[in-house]
Amino acid sequence: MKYKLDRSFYHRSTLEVARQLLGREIVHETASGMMRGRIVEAEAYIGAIDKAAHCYQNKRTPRTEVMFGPPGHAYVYLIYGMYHCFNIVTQAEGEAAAVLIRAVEPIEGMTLMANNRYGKSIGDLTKAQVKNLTNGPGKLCAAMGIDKGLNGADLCSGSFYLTEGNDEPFEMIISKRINIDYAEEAIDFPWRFYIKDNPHVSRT
DNA sequence: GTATGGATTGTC
DNA sequence: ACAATCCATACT
Repeated sequence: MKYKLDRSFYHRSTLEVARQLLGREIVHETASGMMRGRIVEAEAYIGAIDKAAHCYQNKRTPRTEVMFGPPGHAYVYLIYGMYHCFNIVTQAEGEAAAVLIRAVEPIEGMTLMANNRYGKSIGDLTKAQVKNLTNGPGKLCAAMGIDKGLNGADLCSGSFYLTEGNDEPFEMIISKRINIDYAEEAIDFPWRFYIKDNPHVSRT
């Protein structure tokens, strides 16, 4: 068994947590089975200074409330009325910030993921469908059964959590974040991190 | 109550 | 290039 990441892992600067999350695994144990995905892409959002963040200027609303709470909890929201995005709350309680998980590499439970995404077993997927299984924030949520029911969930206990990764080495790429055209100067913040040459990254 | 638009995805 | 789709938020 891999070691479950504890509260102290998340209780650090958001940029540090975002970098450290690469290569770690998201685990979701459901009634239908277990799914595991290796994080290959993540973005930092820091309310105090970041116009791209929902909690910019520490804007406290029912939706952003969980980001003001203690680190190591899930922030899950609905985007475009159709897709969910999974974030991990970071930093101390009272400091609104989170890391958006943008892509994972399927490790375990691919059949379940295929069923969640396409209603088909893994062997019946086209090559394109296999490639698109978890290579985006909305896609990985659909595949791994992550929805608003998990908003606020404590990732340090229960059946939805993160673990250490394997020893596979990788090179990290840093870039601007995706789809935040409205965020003015924050558009250029280099707060996106992904694993170089990994085929499950959303885009390069 | 009404209006606006999005940390996306799939299709055209 | 654009529609889908609905909730959170801001404003009246």
